[in-house]
Amino acid sequence: MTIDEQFNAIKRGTLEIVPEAALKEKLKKAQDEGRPLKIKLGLDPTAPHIHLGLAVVLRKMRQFQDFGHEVIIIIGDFTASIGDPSGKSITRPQLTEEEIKINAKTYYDQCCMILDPDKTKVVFNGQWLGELMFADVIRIVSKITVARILERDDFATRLAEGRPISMHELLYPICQAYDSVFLESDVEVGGTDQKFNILMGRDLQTHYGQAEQVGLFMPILTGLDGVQKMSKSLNNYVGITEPPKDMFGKLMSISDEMMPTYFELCTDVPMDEVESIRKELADGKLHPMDIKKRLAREIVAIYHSVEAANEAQAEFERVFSHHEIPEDMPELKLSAEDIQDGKLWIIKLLTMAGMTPSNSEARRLVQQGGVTIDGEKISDPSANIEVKDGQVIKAGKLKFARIRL
RNA sequence: GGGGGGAUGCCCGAGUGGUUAAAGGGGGCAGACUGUAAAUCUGUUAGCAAUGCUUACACAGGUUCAAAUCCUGUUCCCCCCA
Repeated sequence: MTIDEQFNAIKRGTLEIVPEAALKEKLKKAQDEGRPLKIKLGLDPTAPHIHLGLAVVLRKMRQFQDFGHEVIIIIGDFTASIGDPSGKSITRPQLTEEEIKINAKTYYDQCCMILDPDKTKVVFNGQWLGELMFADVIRIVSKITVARILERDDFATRLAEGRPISMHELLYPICQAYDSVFLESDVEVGGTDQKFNILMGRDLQTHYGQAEQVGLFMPILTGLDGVQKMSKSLNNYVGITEPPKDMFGKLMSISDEMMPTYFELCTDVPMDEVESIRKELADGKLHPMDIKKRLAREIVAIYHSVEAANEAQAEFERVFSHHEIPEDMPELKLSAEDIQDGKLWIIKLLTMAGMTPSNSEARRLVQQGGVTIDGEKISDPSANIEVKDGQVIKAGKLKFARIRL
């Protein structure tokens, strides 16, 4: 592959490369000198389940690896004790050392589903940030002005709205920037929410006489709700370790408008094909549902297999298109003492099956007509159900359970 | 160091002694409609075998027949002056 071809492949899906010319030069220089570029990614070890949003960034890193470069993942164990204020309006809770270790391990395992483990180095920024003396910190911090830090939108907004900003939060971007200095990174990849931090790395590297890293910004993937960014806490995510069936189902629930974006950022479908899909969707030549199934299959195949993707689709069609019951579902084992005269209160049944978190919730669900047993609607919250082995309870659209005696 | 303002349910936010499990909005959930879409409409959104009971308006006490609402102390936050 020529440098231009590499560059264009890398450019796919990116929102911005700062600056583009520098990336091309670095790629060329690396090739000429036979020296891999250091591609840096900082991970905040708070949420140990990687979802498609983060996968967008990781997949970009993987591309660099395929071109022979080295990925360095920084587990921000030190910075996690600060809590990155990026896009957050509140200060994050602090993690214990133990939690960070466990999360980092989980992160690494999951990253390897996307990255090439042989070209991936994992480091903890506590290794160097934790070693700094206060005098060192002062020296680093003195290179950055308050005005420069306050340029950051998040800080500016909070300041203007009278919400609190702690001193240690102001130090966060500088810590991240110092990571780049310490590692002498060539490229830092991140979501657009990382823009300030990554550009700060460029600033600081200059102060240390280093070549500035290139900032490569990926869009923030919108979550399943179609509004907010994909995140675990908003429960609008697809985890890369989720079973094929769940992945498929979740992906089918995205809105039509998001499909092209998902194709671009989450699959390897060539861009000209994505473009033609976009066009044909707009012209009404393609049925959105068929394309969405294709999208779901493509993504499931990346994290599982083509066969698993096909099975997931078959299951989806069985349950939702033909309204049949799923092939397998959780089972609820009932013992003799749970049952009186062969009967069990519907509310108890739902809560025991873990389908509702409380009896009150179960009561509501029944009253709203969301519960069926073997296809028969139960709408009386005081109903006693004659339980039989193999009965299927359905609560809401998605939850099924089979009774076992 | 001085002065002022604030903390309400998942989130935002109204409420300044008694029909307040707490208006309104957002989000979630369910139902209708569908393509499990999206949009829209309707209902619902503390717990409890339940025409009632228990818990709940930062935390701990107090006043009162009655407190989110009044008083005292504590914690946290914001603004202004220095």
